[in-house]
Amino acid sequence: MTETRAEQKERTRRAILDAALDLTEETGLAGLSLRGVAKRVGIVPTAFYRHFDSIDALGLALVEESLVSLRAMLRAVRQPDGAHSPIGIADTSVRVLVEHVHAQRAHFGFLARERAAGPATVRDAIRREIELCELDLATDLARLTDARTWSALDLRAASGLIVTLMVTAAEELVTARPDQEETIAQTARTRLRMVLIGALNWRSGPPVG
Amino acid sequence: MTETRAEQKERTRRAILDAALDLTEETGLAGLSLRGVAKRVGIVPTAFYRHFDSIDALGLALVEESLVSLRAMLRAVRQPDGAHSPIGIADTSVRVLVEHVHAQRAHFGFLARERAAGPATVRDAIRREIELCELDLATDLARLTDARTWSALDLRAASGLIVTLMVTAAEELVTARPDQEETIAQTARTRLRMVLIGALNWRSGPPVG
DNA sequence: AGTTTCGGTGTACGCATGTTCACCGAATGA
DNA sequence: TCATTCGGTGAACATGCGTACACCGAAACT
Repeated sequence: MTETRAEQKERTRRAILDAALDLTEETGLAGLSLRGVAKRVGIVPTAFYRHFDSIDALGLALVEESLVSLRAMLRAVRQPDGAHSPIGIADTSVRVLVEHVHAQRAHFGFLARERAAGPATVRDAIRREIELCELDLATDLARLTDARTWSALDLRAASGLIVTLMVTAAEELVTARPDQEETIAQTARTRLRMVLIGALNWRSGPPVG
Repeated sequence: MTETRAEQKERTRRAILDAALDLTEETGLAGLSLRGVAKRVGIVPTAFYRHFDSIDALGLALVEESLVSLRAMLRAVRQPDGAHSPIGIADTSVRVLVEHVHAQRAHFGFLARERAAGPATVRDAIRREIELCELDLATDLARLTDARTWSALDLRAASGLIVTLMVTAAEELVTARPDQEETIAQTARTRLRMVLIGALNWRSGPPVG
């Protein structure tokens, strides 16, 4: 015997999750059908219940493992690694983003779709996670800026701007063909640099009005 | 008689479209059900066919009238009106955006959701419209910038950044409670100013590395 | 006044959905 | 070797779906 029963079971469970992620791409989480994933996996519909209690439980599992991928990326982005100039941090952040989205494309695609159009509870869970990221970034920025020219609202505006930029880059990456990845990364780097230049000159550069 | 038959018919048609926009908020366009719409409107399911050929025709109508609202807003944003400084243009652009999203909240909510998670054809139609907007903005920017320091890719990066910022503001507006509108508008203005400052100092300001 | 138009009704059909139940057969443990 | 566990099977259910059809009654037209 080359495969124990537990391994086989785990393989089927994984196949169900992958099939569901795949199908969700076209129908959304709400339109996911038990019979559809069963057919795709190659099992009879009822066999599904050997792995999940219900269709909702499947959805919950998808949300959870996608959020795990998201958190893993955020952790990696915040990992300091040598270069410490703003531009250096920006470039490595974009690189880490691209790598993670590439490696877990299905998860990030799922998050992008359900963030905007998923069931209310899912939508809120994803948005909460991203908002936490904005808050973290705002506190990071607070340490790097002058409190006399940076109000709390300014900090929130800047961190939200950067996070939005990153989320957009991720959405573009999951939508695009592989050969467009480099262009998207390049564009994201340029955007991030523009925003950083704007932030560094915030109320300290020449008048712009 | 206080209401002609044609008026009554138009009223029912409008009620169907409004009910559909409402229901779509929770289920997405793909999850829209004829019977659900009929129940909400207060007619029997089959009466629906006096107004639309099929459920798909309803979806098409929703997409079309939402895109009309989007184009109306874009036209209004590009309407020159007095103040011509970058900051002035930015502020009035945000104001126009807020007004239009407020007046057609259902349409912009629909566009935000279906852009990310709708059927492929709908998704593509909405994205094409937004990309056209980016291209227009890029040509506008081209006239305002120095070709020696601004490459074509830089122009695309900047216009995409601004459009993303506006789309995000619109998404926040349709999600938020009415009393949060002013805060969101304020934040959007700040973000737009930051980006403009970044753009104005692009490769002409002090070194930032 | 008589006829036509037409928005709304009620019934019916075929199909897909989530979930349940009793059952089978092979891997597992004693 | 025998008993048990358990992933997968097939039939059945109630429900919801989109759509077609014949029909009704009042507004609209002649």
